[in-house]
Amino acid sequence: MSEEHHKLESQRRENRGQVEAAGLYPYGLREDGLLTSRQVRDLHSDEADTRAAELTKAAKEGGPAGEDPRALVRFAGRVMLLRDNGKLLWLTLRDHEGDLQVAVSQKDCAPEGFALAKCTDLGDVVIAHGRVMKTRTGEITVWASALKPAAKCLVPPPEKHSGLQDVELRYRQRYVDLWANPETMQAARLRSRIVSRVRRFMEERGYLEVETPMLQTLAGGAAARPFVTHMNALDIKLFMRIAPELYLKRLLVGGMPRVFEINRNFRNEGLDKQHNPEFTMLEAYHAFGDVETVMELTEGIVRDAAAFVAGERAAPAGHAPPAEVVLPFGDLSINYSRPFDRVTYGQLFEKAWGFSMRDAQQVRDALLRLHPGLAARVNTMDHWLMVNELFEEKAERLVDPSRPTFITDYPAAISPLTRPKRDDPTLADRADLFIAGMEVAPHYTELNDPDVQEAKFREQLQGVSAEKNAEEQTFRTFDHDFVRALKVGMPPAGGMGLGIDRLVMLLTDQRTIRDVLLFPMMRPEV
RNA sequence: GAGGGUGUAGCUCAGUCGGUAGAGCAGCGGCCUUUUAAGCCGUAGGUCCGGGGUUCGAGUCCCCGCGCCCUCACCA
Repeated sequence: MSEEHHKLESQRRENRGQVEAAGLYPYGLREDGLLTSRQVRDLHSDEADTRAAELTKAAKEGGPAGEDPRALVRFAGRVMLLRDNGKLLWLTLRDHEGDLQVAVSQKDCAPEGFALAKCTDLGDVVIAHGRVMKTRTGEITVWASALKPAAKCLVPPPEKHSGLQDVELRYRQRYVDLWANPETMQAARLRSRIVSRVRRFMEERGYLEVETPMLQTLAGGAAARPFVTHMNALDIKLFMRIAPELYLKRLLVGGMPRVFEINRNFRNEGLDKQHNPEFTMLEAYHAFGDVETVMELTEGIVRDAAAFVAGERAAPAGHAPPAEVVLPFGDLSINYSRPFDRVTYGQLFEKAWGFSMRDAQQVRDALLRLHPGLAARVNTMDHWLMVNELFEEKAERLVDPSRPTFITDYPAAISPLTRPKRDDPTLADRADLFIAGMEVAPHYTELNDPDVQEAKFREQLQGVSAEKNAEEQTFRTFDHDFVRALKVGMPPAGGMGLGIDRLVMLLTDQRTIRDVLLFPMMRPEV
């Protein structure tokens, strides 16, 4: 079974044989009562060290042997550094919280433990039992009375000073990156705690967390290309969901007043710094609310999460928390304490182009100047499509990236699934939150008139068949059950979707989505 | 999709004008009971991403391909 191994691996296999030869099982056994490196550090006491020294001295002079006052601990970690002085070995072990030194001396450690230390390789996981003390040079150290194997590392570890630098290897072998580069572990833990914090924020405001299908017979709720799969038992085509929206709304129909889901969506599209094919979204619906209700919700979530991260950073205890929460993102300093800016789509448009988005003639002329090639089509093109073209060209960029900003009052024509404003049906009750140029969260007053919804579905289908894309036709389907649900009656509601990955990027100053995902999508290895 | 960068030992990286493939760390053999990237002595380690070309000679120059990173575009 064993083929040829790399030389360095073979040597490690031989060392594993030596562990067995010492009568130990290289892959370890259950160990209760383990402390983390931080807990061990906290248990150290200078006073205990002093008393221990006095006891030793007294014992030498023939006095009674007292109980060692220093804490006795069990600690497990991966061997990061190993200094072999012959009869005394120094091991630097690392766990998820940090590094801790362990000393294994021939005199004080059980013989199997000393033998183990002698054949340990960098990267092995070991368990140390011992007293917490401080060395002459002031380093908190576990002076081992026993050392046990927990796992053999057969693979040569990364270079000990620089860690694992190769970006591709870091993503592909996250299991190495996590222990070789402590920042990676920190980032992963911070993400987890941010998500947990967001969850608690929602729950405290009466939102019920639910889980809705990820395998769907129709991939609705957003305009995106889905992943297609097949279910054997029923012999049907299934789609990975692109959004949970239509299911969450069904729950409002059923009478749930406030619901949210934090989970994965799948979109069969390109990869870049802001897009991974599977990504995590918080989607929330608030019955008897509207777009304003959920804008306030998002602002609260983002501010709370930012304050949490800022608090984590201002680690030194005793310092008063800063009056304002300001977090860096690249060159930007983003202030999350101030009320988020608001600007209407129309205002931004006018600021960018110098005329109203309702001025059909000027819109057409400007678009022609921008894209002369469109001359033939410009007379038949929808006015609002042209407006949006111009908007994306110049207006979006006018938003100050360092100020979280809601863009409100989008044209209804480009927001097909949103309820038009009561006082101006050409505008939609929709607002998008932008931070640092990233679209972080859209907000809507949800459509709940079944007849309008049905018409929109139909319109969308026609829009697709009008284009030549036959493939799209196969997954843009009319969701009859959703219309049926609306016929039963869905209360008016506000809904929003917050990109969790992007939120974490912003709060943790990571420029690429891959650095906030533990296992980003990668091309398969050859 | 276009442009730029990059690929050398297990890891991190040098490699000049085209002239025998290098360092540090890790490894291996020794010595060492207070080290801190431990130290000292000795030693081994290469498909220079792949293929083709130019040349007496290619890690280096040229062409094709592949992976990864960055920028832009597209898609949403």
